[in-house]
Amino acid sequence: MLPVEPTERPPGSIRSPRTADLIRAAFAILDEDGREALTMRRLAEDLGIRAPSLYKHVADKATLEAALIEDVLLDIGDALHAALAKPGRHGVVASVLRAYRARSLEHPNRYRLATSGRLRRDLLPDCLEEWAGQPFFLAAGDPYRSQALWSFAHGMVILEIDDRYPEGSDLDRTWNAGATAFSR
Amino acid sequence: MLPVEPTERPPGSIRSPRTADLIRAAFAILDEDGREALTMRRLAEDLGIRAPSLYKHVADKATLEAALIEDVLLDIGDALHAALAKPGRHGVVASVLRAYRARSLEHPNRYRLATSGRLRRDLLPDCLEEWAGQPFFLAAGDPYRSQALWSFAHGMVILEIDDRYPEGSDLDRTWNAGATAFSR
DNA sequence: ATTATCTATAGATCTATAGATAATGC
DNA sequence: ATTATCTATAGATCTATAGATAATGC
Repeated sequence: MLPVEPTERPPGSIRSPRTADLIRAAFAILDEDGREALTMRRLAEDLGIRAPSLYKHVADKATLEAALIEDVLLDIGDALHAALAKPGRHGVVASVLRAYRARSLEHPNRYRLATSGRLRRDLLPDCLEEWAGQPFFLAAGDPYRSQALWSFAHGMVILEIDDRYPEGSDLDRTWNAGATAFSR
Repeated sequence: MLPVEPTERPPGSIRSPRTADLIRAAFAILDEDGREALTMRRLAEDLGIRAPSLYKHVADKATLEAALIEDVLLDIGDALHAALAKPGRHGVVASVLRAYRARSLEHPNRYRLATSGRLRRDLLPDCLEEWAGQPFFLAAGDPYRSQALWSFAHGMVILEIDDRYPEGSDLDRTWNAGATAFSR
C-alpha cells in the first residue's frame, strides 16, 4: 500500500464460475479455521471433489492465495475510499482509521493472509496495493505521515488479531490516541 | 507488552549447557532460513544428532520456541530500557523508537517469531511482555498513547521485514513522522 | 548411576503431475 | 469437442514415543 499518486481502482480479475466457487469455498475455510487449514486437500474435500481436480481450475496454491488476497485488498480499499469520501465529524483521519479497523476485523484471517508475510506481487494486479492504501495518503497529507499512519493502523489491527494486547486494554481509547496524534 | 505498572526484569530461565546449545543452534537456523526452516529434524541435523534425541533436552517444539521468544523479548527489552535511561537530544520517544527499530531489524526472523501469531503465554515467564514494553509507557506518558506508540513501532518494523513498503520509501522520514506525531 | 544418543516406528500431512474416463454443450 | 473429474502415484515432510545402548562422572 503506497499512496503516492492518484490511481484507478484495478478491475477485479475475471474468473470462470467454477473458479469463483473455489474461491468462495477457500474463504469459508480461511474464515473458519485459519490460514494453515487452507490446503488443497481440504478445499477439495469441502467441494466434494478430489484434490488433483483443483489444478484444472487453478495453476497452483500460490495463485489461489493471490486471488484471495486480491479480493481482500479490493474489499478493504473500497471501505477506505468510502470512508474518505464521507468523513464524519471527527475528521478524515479518524474516519479512515475507523473504516480500516472495522473492515479488517470483520474477517481477521483474511486480513492476516493479505498483510502478513511476503507477498507474491507477481501474481497480483498492478497498482492494487497503491490504490488500496491511497486513502491514507489523502487523509494524512504527506507520504511520510501517510505511511506512519498506515503502520499504526496495521500494528493496531494485527496485534489485536494476534491477541497481543494485555487483558483489560481499552482499544477504543488507544485508537483515539493514535488518531489524535496524527490528526493535527 | 503492556506497560502499566513498574515491573522487574524477569530472570532468564536456567538451562543446562546442552539445552543452551540447542537454543544457539535453533537461533542460527532461524536467522539464516526463517521460521519454517526451524524443524526438529533440521535442528538435530545441524547438531549432528538424531531428531528423537532432542526430546531428552526439550519437552516439545512449542517449549523450544518459547525459549527462543523469551530470549528475544529479554534482548529487545534490554535495548528499550537502555534507550529510556539515556535519551538523546531528540527526546525519549525518539530514543525508544530508535532502539526498537535497530534491535528488531538486527534479527528479523527472531522478531517475527516473537511478535507474529499467537503466543504461548503459558510457556513464558510471568511479566516478561509487560517488562519489555514498559519503556513505551514511560516514554509516552499514558497507557493509551503508549499502546498506540508501540503499535506504530510494531507496524513499522513488521511491514519493513515483510517488505511491504513500496520501493523508494524513505523509512527514516516515516519513523520521524511517527515520532513527531507522538512526541508532543 | 547418570546422561546422551541411537534405532525403529507410529501416525499424520502436504503439493502436484500424468493419463484415463465420465458428463455436458453444440 | 470440451470441460470436469477421477485414479494412481511421485516425492517430500513433520512431531513425537518406546526402549535399547554407548559414554561419562563419581
